[in-house]
Amino acid sequence: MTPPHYWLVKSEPDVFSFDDLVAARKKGTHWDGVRNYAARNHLRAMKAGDLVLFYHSSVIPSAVVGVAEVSREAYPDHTALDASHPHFDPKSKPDNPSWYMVDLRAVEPLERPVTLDEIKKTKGLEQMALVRLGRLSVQPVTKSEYDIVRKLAKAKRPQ
DNA sequence: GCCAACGTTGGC
DNA sequence: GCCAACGTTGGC
Repeated sequence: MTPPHYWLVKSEPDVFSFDDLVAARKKGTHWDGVRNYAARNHLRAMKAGDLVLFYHSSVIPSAVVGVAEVSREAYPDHTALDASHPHFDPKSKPDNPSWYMVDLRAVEPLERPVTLDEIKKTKGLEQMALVRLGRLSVQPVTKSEYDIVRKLAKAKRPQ
């Protein structure tokens, strides 16, 4: 594996927005609650220092709004082990956890949000998991896709 | 709020 | 191990 790798995570800004991550700047946050195996596998593949596109879902317009970095690599998601927690999963055991989380820290907001609509229309981004596998909440992003999104954010809004 | 896509569960 | 039913995500 040749660092850094690039990723994208989704969050509903009503629940946890990029601004919330910025507000927690020093400390960052536990990216907990992921309960999907494909997403879990991506979490476990993250390395400290990997860059993460932060995407706001379920808002209009949904868009990539910022960049975060992995500040701590995957470790067991304790909310899955806590029976009183809404994310509790009885199948996850302390000695063999099913679910993992990483810590994320804000790096910088994008110059402007890059919307899903724009991503769909941009050459080179057609293969993004965001477009092809709509529901995946943690996804790998290629360097070229990452670079294109950063470039879009620096360019003027289309039309 | 609707509904398509798709992951998960459970009956067989 | 198949597949129908069900639940959830997330765009619109």
